[in-house]
Amino acid sequence: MNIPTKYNPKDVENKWYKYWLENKYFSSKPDKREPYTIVIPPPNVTGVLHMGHMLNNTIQDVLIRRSRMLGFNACWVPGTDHASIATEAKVVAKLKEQGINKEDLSREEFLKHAWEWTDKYGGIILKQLQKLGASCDWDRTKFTLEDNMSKQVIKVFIDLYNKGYIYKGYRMVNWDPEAKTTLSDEEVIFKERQGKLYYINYKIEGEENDIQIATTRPETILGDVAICVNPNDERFKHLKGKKAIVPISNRVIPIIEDDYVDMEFGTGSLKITPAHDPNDKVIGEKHQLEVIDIFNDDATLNNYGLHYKGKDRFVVRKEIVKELEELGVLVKTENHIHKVGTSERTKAVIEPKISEQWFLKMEKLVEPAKKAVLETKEVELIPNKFEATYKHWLENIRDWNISRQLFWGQRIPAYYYGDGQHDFVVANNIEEALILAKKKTNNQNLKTTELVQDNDVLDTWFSSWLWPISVFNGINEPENEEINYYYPTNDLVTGPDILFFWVARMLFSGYEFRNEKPFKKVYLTGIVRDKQRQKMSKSLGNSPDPLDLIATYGADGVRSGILMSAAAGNDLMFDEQLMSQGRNFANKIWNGFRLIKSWEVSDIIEQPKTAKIAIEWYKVKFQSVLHFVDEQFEKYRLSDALTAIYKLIWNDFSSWYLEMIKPAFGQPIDAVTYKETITFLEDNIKILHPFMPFLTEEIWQHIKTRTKETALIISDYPIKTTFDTNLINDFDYFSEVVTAVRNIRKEKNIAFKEKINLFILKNEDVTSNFNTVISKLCNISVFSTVTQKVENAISFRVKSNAYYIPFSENIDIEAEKKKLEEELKYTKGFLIGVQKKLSNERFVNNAPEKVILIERKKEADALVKIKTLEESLKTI
RNA sequence: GGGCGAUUAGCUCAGUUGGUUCAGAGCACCUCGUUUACACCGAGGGGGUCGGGGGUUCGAAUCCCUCAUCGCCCACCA
Repeated sequence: MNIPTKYNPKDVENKWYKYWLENKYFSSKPDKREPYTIVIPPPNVTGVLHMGHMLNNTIQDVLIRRSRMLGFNACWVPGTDHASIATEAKVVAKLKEQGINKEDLSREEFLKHAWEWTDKYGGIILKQLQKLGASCDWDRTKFTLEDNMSKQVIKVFIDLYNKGYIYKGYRMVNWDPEAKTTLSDEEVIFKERQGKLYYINYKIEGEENDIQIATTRPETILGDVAICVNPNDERFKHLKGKKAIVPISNRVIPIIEDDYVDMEFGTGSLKITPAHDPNDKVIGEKHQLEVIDIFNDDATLNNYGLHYKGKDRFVVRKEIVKELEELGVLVKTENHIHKVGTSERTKAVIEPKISEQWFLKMEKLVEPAKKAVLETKEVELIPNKFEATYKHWLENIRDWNISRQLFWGQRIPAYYYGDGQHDFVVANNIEEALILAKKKTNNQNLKTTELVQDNDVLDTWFSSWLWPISVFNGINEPENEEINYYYPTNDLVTGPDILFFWVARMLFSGYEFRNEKPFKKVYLTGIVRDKQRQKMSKSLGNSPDPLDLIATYGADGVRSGILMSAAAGNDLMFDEQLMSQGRNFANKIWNGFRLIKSWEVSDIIEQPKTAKIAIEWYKVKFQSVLHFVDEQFEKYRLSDALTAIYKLIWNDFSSWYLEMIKPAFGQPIDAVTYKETITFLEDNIKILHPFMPFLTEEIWQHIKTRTKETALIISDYPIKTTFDTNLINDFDYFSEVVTAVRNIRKEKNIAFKEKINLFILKNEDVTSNFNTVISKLCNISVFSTVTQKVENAISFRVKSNAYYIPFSENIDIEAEKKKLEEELKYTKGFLIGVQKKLSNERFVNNAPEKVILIERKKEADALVKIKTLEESLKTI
């Protein structure tokens, strides 16, 4: 047999992935079986694999592979997201490098570049997932901007518009001056920044005294339209009805009163700039103030900026402070920490801006989604600690701004006629729009050339919120076989950072368009962090390249390494050591397999007792772990499941079982034991396969005759049976004896090769099932029972039984005595503790029977042990 | 500012209804080891007043209160 001593993943992984693909094991079609479905959280089409994806997709693959083996029709739908703002930003940057400005391109020209970019880099990430072993049904790969998907998005838009859920409105929105588009509230990340609070004096018309205001944004004074004070503020009573003069622009603005103003903060008087602050806008509307927008789309100042026109807002802030200082109206400057909204994608500081946008009313959409998670629990969040956040968000949700001033995305299907701004119809295409417009205007002469489509595209999430439905074409054909079979899907695996962006919205759309949840369970993974607890990200440069890791440790090593410490919802501290642990584990299994394969099998020799008991025990042990693993999967505790399998294979199977049945060097193994051992090996790699698919399929290759129908990937998962736990307890006793003997060998420097004798003095009855195994593993020539203490022997105790190893050479009597005395002292102390408890009346009266019995047993055991120890000491 | 969660061995984390196996696992560490699958290994070992303080209870890592530290989510205080 020519099997290398080290498992070499490189040789193996490509081979098996190709084999799986060729045999279509990943593909799924509706059939009589029960489906098990996962839709992938579609990664950004031009993205590359990072550690978060690794974790996420490994979990999905484990769930899918296990379900496949359990007999479900497993379907994992892959795909990518067009990620409008992120991708568009990348394309814009790329074009800029080539000296092309987006502004100089028409929509069509820009989209041509964007598609070229997408075709070139798109889907790289999916290829990377294949390296990881992801068993997606690749024939189903979808892209959120492909025609059929877009068609469904538009259909949904029209539907919601006709239902009255979508409206166009002037609102204060989050403006990203870099991407020059609006963002939804969820795309704004508030960051704490050290800023300054500027105290500025405004002159009051016809008065000597000034009024002082405090602001963090002095550049916006050019857009001031009022000064506001609290009506209850005595300090400003005399200013009622007066007017103030804005420094620099010298505009005259009213002093108004509103109890919104906090008398305690700053100076107690507030300047009102409705165009650039959401609160000011509210006050402005209430008091019917004019709106002065001082910014261009890129956040440079416009005509209202006077001599600052064309300069950036942050430049102006510095310069205007200087000018105010020179004018002598800047009273003081204080440091001030405040939160600044930034763009999730471009990181630019968000500018609140009033503009006309499309909105989706959330009120009604939210209800079934709220109920499903919080009341009926038909959708479960795992871990459920996220329910509280979910609830809070839903209860405070505002209408969703769904329009984006971008090209890369589904263009809003609104067609304007008339003045091209106010009157519009919403339709699938321009032809349908024309029909509607004719009807609406009563003008049969209207032509398509007179219709102008809205320039905005839809928020990316407005397409991905349909994902679990649209990948099965469920919007276009709501009754098709696929959607009816696969929907609702089973598990969704994703990060908590997109709980609102995506998960909640899929619930909205699921109930709205299918009247049914999109998935049953949501497994929220943690965030992958480095050892300094920083989030791993490309921008920080602290993320290793997953493909490098796979090359170094093998896909199986990386998969199991990353899962080893990944409890649901808990952040994961990435440590490359885990990867090497995974690789070592693969190698351990490999060598166990090598050992078994190296044996010559004999039909003639009889099965030794040691092997017989080892087999009985391992069957039970395996079952107990199988049950445990099942329970862990039910609770989505994948890392506990994997750890249990790890320990089973490494400790129980390799260190104990194989050692117990191993024939003497050069000797053959009996056929019965061999056959059982192969079965155990098969079962081991079956339960391991979802975690380490490549290695296990490779080993399977060597122990099974392979046909298309008998690949490990589609084999049956081991079946649970009842089992006798007594044998496990017996084993624990046995292993304690073995460990004790090994200990003594080590202490006394007795080489393993040197045979020894072992005598047991029984104080309580224990199993003798494992006696032959003890002899084998401890290299014992005589193992028998005695009725009294053995002289000239080293002793140890397991439970209350004493064991003796006669030692021909000089025994260190003093050391032996000391050891016994220490053990005695400890046991006596233990006894006192137990007796104290038992003599406490309140304990005896209150504690349950079971607990008292346990304590009594402890007492009895300790008494016997003390007696044994004392006798040994007497005769020493 | 509001809410949620965490704090257990050097590190990463389990610990379900308070009571057996409750003080655990893996890794790391230390000692020994060329026994014949594997040094990506084997055998053995040390290591924690369960964040601090208080309380409830016969009994608390577990329940309650409080303080501290950290993390996350949400929120328009200029």
